[in-house]
Amino acid sequence: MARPLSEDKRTAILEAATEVVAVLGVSAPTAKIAKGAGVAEGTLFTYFANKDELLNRLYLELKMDLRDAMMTGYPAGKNLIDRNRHIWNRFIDWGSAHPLKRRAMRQLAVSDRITKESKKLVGDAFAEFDDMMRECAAGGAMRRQPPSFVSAIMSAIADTTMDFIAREPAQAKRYTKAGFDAFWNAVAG
Amino acid sequence: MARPLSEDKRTAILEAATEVVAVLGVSAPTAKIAKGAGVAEGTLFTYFANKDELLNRLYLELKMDLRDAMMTGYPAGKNLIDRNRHIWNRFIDWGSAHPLKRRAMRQLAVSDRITKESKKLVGDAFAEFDDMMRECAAGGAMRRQPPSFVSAIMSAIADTTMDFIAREPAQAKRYTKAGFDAFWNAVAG
DNA sequence: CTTATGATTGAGTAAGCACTCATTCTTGGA
DNA sequence: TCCAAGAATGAGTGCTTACTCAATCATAAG
Repeated sequence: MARPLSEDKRTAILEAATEVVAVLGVSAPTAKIAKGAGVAEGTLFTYFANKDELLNRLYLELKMDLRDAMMTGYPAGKNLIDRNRHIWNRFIDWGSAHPLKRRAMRQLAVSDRITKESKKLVGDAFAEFDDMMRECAAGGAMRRQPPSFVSAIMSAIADTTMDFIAREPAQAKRYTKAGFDAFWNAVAG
Repeated sequence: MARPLSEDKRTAILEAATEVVAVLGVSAPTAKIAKGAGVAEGTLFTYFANKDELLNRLYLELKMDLRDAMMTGYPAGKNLIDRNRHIWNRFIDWGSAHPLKRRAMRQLAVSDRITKESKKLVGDAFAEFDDMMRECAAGGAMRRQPPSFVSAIMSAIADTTMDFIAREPAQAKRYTKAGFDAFWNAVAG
């Protein structure tokens, strides 16, 4: 009966937040986010109750975006190393293609404004990767460690790899391969 | 001819800053840091020209503290893997023993307030580790990667290991060993 | 077309921030 | 003992911030 909320505005706000948070950190002013999204400052607060809710939503959206990117084209039928290589390549490609998303995600991850609930939701969404890691580690040195430890190590090595690719884009191919080898040796070796 | 600056106050400010930054991030108010150090707010600014200088100094002190911890008792005469295990164990022990220092360091590392100069100073101070990594990687899959990449991977795996130890202190021994194995397989394997 | 609903706006508000500065101590040297 | 230099203090200052709200405008239902 009244003007409906616009999904476009909502995503515009989240996209603007990605950029501003990537550059200025979580202390980025809501005024700049609103301006970046092309809406008035008050509008931001009709889509998100407060800044914390916006940051938590953004964190979730970014993580889900990454998750989807990692899963598109997943070669379910192939063998273990090929499936892992696929996940790895998608991960690295996503980070290289979206440096601002990655920066924003990092800022959010270390801030104290992301709730335990948000982190749990993300953990659940990535649970299937833990299963894959269990399989990877089954015969290697990580045999007796929890899968979450193994996948955290994968993330850590991937993050490092993306940092180096960001600094030396010309070496992207080489670092992508070297990072995967490091991961594979660490986990399955 | 006047009251001298007190080294005790300077370190008290840095220690208070460690705690407050660890908990509140780099946006921690100088008022709280001063209060934690037991000095007036104005005093903080006679020891550090402004907040950015304080944060950069803190970053340097924390990194040097870590560096010293990693090097104490270094077994220069022993073989490669034992020397690396020593470094690794010292690294993990330092992180486990000083969770606030680690948290503060992380907050500072991802903030945009640490200058390129500070990061370069740290890089230089850790240069000897890169030499060690060159040696480690000489025969492994990382043979053709820059030593800084190898040592960044070590840092990343160590960080992950410390995160898990912080969550499950009872498993510290197991994670410390598993983390080292992962690193050694990744780099030298 | 009319109208009730509620989305949109941006100036306004109160709180919080880094940093200042007049004043009050402490100190080492004469 | 006395004094000049300058460290220590904390209320004050100007700026930034998250969030509000009265007014305006766009929409869907009748």
